[in-house]
Amino acid sequence: MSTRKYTYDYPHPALTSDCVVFGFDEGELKLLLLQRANAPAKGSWALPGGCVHIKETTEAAARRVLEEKVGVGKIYLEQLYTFSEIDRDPRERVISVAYYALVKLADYKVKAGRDTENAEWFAVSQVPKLAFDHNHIVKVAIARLRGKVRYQPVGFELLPAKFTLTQLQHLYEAILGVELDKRNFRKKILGMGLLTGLDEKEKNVAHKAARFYSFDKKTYKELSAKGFNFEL
Amino acid sequence: MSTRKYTYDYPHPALTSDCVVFGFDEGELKLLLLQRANAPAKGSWALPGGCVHIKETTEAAARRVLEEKVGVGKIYLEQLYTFSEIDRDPRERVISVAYYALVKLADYKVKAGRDTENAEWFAVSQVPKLAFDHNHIVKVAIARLRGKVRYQPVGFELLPAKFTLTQLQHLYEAILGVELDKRNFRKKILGMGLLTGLDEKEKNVAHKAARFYSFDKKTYKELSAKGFNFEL
DNA sequence: CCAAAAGTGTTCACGTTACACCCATGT
DNA sequence: ACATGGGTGTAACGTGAACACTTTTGG
Repeated sequence: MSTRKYTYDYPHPALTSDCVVFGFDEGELKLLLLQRANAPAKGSWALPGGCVHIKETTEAAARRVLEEKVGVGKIYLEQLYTFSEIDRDPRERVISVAYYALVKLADYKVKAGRDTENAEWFAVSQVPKLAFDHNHIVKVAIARLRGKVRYQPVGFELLPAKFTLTQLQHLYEAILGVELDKRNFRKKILGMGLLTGLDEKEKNVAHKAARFYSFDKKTYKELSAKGFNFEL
Repeated sequence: MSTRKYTYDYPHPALTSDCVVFGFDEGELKLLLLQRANAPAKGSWALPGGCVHIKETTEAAARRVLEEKVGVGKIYLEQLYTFSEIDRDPRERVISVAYYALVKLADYKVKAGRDTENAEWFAVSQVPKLAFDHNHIVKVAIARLRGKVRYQPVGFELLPAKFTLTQLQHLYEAILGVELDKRNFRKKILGMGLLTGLDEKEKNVAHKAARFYSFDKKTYKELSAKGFNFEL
């Protein structure tokens, strides 16, 4: 046990980190689920998660879990919320500090599921019944992502380094659940000056090849230091 | 100890709830601090907080702490962030699920400090050096409140049930740290149709008496169910 | 009558929205 | 040649910003 001193000598709840891992593929927002190999809820789908070690921050635990179970490292990760309902885990009192991650799905498509647990990407509209309170966590994560994406340039974390404006627009449409006007979208996003047009185009498409762009993170940091606010 | 079964048989970090309690008074945004009566950091100012009991959610713990130490009940409370840096408490590993509270300061002014600990309201611009990582928590809370106040009608939680438009404007100015135009502010806030003008005015003021208004929560809920979004 | 804050409209600039056609490429 | 998505500009509209004077009240 940990050393118990001073005022904190009473039973502590267990602590875990669970992750909602978002990806974007085929015009759909997806998230990564694992099929549980052990009791409880053996066989049902659940969020990747694991216990927080005694010498580890909750974020470090989340990153470790993602590397161990999913094989993704160095990704965008942000704390979502801490879930502490008494009966959220049937075994004992377990509090979960949930994170959400944004991954460039194309990069990780192959690696997922390397562990003993079965891994699969589900469209957010087709998430099955999950173990514990994980459906609730997913709901909170989606709501958060919806809010975030409108005033922070996090969408780019879900796309490859080089992307077309149509891909970007579809991403926003999938997350926000609305249709956007092509010309207005381009005007606005290009007007911010955060995208660098590349001298490279799509290949092997049965229509006019679209230009690739990349997100200019450096410029964004400079601008936001000067009070610039990304929006929609 | 709690029953340890299945996979979670390892030392658990201790868990506390800390609260950043905001109030508004004399045109300033304030927060409530307690002077610690015990080691560690005895004598220094800190956020109200305490341990999460084994049969209690973190939010329930926060509410309990606020009632016990500050004597405030039934207030606006929202989870802020979970702080889990390894060395944030010198005693042992303690993870804190922080909340922020908004109180109608006028109602609680007298009660604060009823416990053995010394309690005081500090203007956010004059917060002293606090115990543990509490200065950091306060920073995060202020940033969150700034963001929240612009697109959710939480400002009303800081004002009495009846308030003048000037009070409301000063509140926004204090939180956002900007000056607002009186006419534009009134136009916008009244245009939302969320304020009910009362047949009551200020008394004993050495100038034209201002009309009181109240926030119409019911209408707000109806409108936001229909897709209305409060903004600025 | 003076000081102090309440209350009230209009104009102008800018940003948002709505909208349709031609172009490049692979089959 | 045709199907598919890429790429582009303008006009109407509405929202946000700037701005000054009269009114009420207590001292």
